[in-house]
Amino acid sequence: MTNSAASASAPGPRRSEPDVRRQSLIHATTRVLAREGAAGTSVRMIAREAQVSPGLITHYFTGIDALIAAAYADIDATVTAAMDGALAAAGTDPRARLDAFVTASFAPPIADRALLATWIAFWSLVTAHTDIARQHDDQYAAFRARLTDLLADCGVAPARLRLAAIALAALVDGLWLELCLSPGCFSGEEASRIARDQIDSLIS
Amino acid sequence: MTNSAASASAPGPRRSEPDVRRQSLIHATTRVLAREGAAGTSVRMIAREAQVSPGLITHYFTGIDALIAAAYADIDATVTAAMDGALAAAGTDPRARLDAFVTASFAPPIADRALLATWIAFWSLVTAHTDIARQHDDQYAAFRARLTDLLADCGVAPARLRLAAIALAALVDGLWLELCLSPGCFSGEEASRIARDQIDSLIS
DNA sequence: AGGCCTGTTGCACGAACGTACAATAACTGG
DNA sequence: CCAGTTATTGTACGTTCGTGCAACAGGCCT
Repeated sequence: MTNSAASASAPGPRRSEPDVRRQSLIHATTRVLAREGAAGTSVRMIAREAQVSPGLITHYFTGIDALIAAAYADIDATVTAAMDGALAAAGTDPRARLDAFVTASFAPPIADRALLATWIAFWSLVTAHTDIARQHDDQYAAFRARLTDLLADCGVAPARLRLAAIALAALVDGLWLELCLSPGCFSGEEASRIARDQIDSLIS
Repeated sequence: MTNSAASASAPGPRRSEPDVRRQSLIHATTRVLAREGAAGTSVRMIAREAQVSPGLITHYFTGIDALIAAAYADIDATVTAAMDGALAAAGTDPRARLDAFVTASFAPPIADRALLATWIAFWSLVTAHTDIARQHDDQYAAFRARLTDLLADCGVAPARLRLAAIALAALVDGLWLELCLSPGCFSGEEASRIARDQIDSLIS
């Protein structure tokens, strides 16, 4: 990390590498979304959070919708990276890999309120913008494709593979959603157990 | 229905029963949310959709957040009513009632884009408003309680009942969400089949 | 050291926002 | 038929929105 925003106490404007600044704007967006919700998220709010001028956002993104889409893509990359890490740590046993997948889904950094807020803000754009809708379709298809591979390795019959992946994706998504939305209802461990039970019945 | 909005061609303002007008404002809200998305939904837009003056919304609701919350409660009532109808038509066999429940979840009027848009708009308020968060908790608890009863009638052991209800609720929610967001990915019939398969493994 | 490049600021602009409020018009009861 | 009630309108206000743009300033190269 080249420059730390908090460590610099200089009053004047600080120049950053374009990629670094761009990333800091994306992270500021997810923070504002988590704190204020989608309704309270604006260019000015994000700029204040990132401690930059509002005009800078226009300089990096064509509009606030593009910024939210970038934040969504960034979070998707974070989730994917966390998944890869969990799978790598799980070794080579197919069933262990599948268990690691669902366990990681209900633990930090994936089960996180800030992620959910960004997700919801993105969903709220799907209805109006067709390009956003396609981005969602693509990313969700990638999510299901990953599940399909894991299930195939566990010996699920090809004929049942498609619906099995849809089922597991829906269960994980539904559990993840409620876990973030109503944290007091059930725990991440309980969610993992539910998902593992369903996997048992899917691969039998 | 006392007065039909479409049949009257009179240019002047038309007075309505308060309850009727209130309901028409709520329905206009869901229509705008479905068409424009949460970002494009404003007091003026809703008023134009309902063919009334913007000031009237303030007269019936304390603010636009209250209106969205009312729209969410209204949709929840619609869903509950559709569920009751499906359950009544299913007869008394416990398993048939459970099947009717999931089948109804993935067919009109429940599997509907307008419902999803309202749902998402409501979710986007959960983060910022604690009273909205409690309304969500209450309504989702009622949803799970209904599932708990249906599962108990099917002979699910009391010890497993709580997690079974959470699991089925999450699966139905996840399937319903993706069915509305990406209609081309899988069909309502496939979603029903997935849910029935999971019920099979839950009650065994 | 000085000049170019560009990241960055700060503001200005028009539009749209949510809400308040007095005036108006449509029903109701006498 | 008239007065009272209230649903409804229309508008005005202050705020905030997203964006465009000219000026400023920090970093690199020669």
